[in-house]
Amino acid sequence: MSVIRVALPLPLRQHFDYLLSANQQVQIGCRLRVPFGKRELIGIAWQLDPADHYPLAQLKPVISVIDRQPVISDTLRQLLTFAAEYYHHPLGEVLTAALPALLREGKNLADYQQHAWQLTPAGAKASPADFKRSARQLEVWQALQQGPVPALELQASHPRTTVKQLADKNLIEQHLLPLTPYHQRGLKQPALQLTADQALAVTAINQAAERFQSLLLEGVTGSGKTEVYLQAIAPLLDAGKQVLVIVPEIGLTPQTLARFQSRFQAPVLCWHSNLTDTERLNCWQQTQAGSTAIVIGTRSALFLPFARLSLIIIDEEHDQSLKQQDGFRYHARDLAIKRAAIEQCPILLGSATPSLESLYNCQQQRFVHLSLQNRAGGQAMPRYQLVDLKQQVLQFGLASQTLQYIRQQLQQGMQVMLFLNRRGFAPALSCQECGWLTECHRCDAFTTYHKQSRQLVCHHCGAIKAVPRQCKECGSARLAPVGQGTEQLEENLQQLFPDVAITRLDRDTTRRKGALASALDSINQSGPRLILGTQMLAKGHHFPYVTLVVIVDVDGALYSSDFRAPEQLGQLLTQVAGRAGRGSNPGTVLLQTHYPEHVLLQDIIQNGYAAFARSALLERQHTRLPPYQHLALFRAEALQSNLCQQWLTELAAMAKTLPGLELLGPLSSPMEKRAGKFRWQLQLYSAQRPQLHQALATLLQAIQQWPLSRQLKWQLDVDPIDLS
DNA sequence: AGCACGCCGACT
DNA sequence: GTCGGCGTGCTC
Repeated sequence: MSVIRVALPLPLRQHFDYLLSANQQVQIGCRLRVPFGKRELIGIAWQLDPADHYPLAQLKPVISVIDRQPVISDTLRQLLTFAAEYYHHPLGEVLTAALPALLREGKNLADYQQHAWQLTPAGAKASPADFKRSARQLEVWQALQQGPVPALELQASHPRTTVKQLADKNLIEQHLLPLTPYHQRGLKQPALQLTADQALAVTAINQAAERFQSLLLEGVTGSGKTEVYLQAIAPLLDAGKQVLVIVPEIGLTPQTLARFQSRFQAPVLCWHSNLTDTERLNCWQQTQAGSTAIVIGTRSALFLPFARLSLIIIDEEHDQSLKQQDGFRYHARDLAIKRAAIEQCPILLGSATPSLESLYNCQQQRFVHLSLQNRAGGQAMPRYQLVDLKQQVLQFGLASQTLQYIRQQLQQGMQVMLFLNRRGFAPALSCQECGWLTECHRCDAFTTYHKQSRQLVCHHCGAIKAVPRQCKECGSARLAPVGQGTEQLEENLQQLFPDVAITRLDRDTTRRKGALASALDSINQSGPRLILGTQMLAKGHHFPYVTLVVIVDVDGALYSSDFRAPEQLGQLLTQVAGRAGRGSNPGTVLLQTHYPEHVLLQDIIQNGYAAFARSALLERQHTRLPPYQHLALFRAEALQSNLCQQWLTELAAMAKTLPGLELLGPLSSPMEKRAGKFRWQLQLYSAQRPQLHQALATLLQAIQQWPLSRQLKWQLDVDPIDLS
């Protein structure tokens, strides 16, 4: 008889101990089925015979051991333990983030072994002429000419229906794929010629092999970061090693995925939230077996069980979506660095606009700094130009100077991109008589008018209402939109340029599956075109014919209370600007503003992001903000505002007694009421990470004792990015 | 988180 | 008389 400490999928900051009989062989990291109250749970064997175990007499026996081999390796267990401690989050929930659903449910791994497609004898006899009617079927058939292809890999590059059609014709069939390390070596497509900067970067990355080293690749947009990734990876694959590539949102970067798949012979899998449970488990198994060489995935790919991980790449490392915004609030970049340290492999962070945290780490010599200063094709960087909106007569929110530029570019057959970070037709409807504005009942916000769907939508809680016929205050029927969103801008542009094709890219136009891809396709056709959209435009895409970018309204970001706002504005402007002038024409970026003299704008446009970021970092140092101090944030949410305040006041009182903390708050969140709940926060700053960590542990201990804690929703966010 | 217990209000 | 609301407590 021995005692086994088990990690269970519960939101509790504690372990549970069970009895293990002598005939129950178990390795740490295996799944166990255990009794828990009236229920049965699947947990992970975490520690054998803990010294401080629960009284023996009160232990229940383990029901059964599910795995013979651990599903959580030693290195992964170290990572998860670290994550739970660092983010002060219940281990069980950390574990839930790290395990595919089918494993959490206790499914048997052997039942989900991956299949591969191969040609049937009939398929082998077929000839290209048999596929005259279907180019897609021909592609699949050709892909299988060299031999079997794993089902996942085939489905990643070919539509599932095509595969099914061939199977129905009995030309291809599936067989069980043994899980063995991949054997493919070499390139499918030759590597590109590197610039001197790129070659230096590749060398530096390769020199860091087989030991822990963080490298920051700061490369201006269009400088060819992806080619650096590809060439840094190549020798690793020839040695049979594995590489993890983390990207912010996989749906936005189909080209990146395609480039990896078409470069290497070795298999490339992707990992994201749209996979089915079975696809996930297959990917997980192939990662564990080493039968995939590269995984390109979103943040949770970080927890995949790589057998031979030799490099981690974080693309767009500044991107906010690398931080999980609910539940277990981890930052994929930061945990990936920890993973690299545990696995003793290098990690490469890439961005045109690195986070201040990463730049700070370079200054501290913790990261190696690599830079690509020139665009790979030798194109000039786009020029910024401020358009002063003061005392201007605007036409649909556009200055005459702006319109002139747009017209000029269109006449030359080029494309123009307009960035407006506000979807919908107008941010509100207003009564012309009394000034009343349509607002959300559940949030401190106005409701956005969507003309096409004839709705008022709250962009904060999702509530949808019909458009009122008259004012709720005075009964007037004279309601008119105020302000401008992308939907309206599209309509206006159509009026101004009736003969020009317009593509609008925002959440509303790309909701439909495949809509984004087809919009991107049409943008990639040459010919005059207006492209307008939100945030989406800033991420990843190449727009080869865009020579002019108009930022319709930069002012919103200039006077924000969030200390990260300048950094984010700098990143956004630079990323959006990077979409211009990738072809043979240099680009121009027009910034429409009422504050052309604003230091922030001047700094970004005159000095560029790199210099701007360094002065922003200096500012952080003077104001003692992250990364110069560490920050943790407690949030409280309740139906009554005063409950939040009371709870946070108590928390603040206790925090004041702890050493090395500076408090800010309790403060109401930037939007106090949201979705019917009131939200408040308390910010804790500390110069020493260990002191902050200790304080959080003490506070959490106390919080769990307070009766008041049960009457509201609270959460802790370590290293928060979003202060709302 | 689930699930039970427990104590008060409107219903077949 | 019950059904069921959600406050409180517990799970090795």
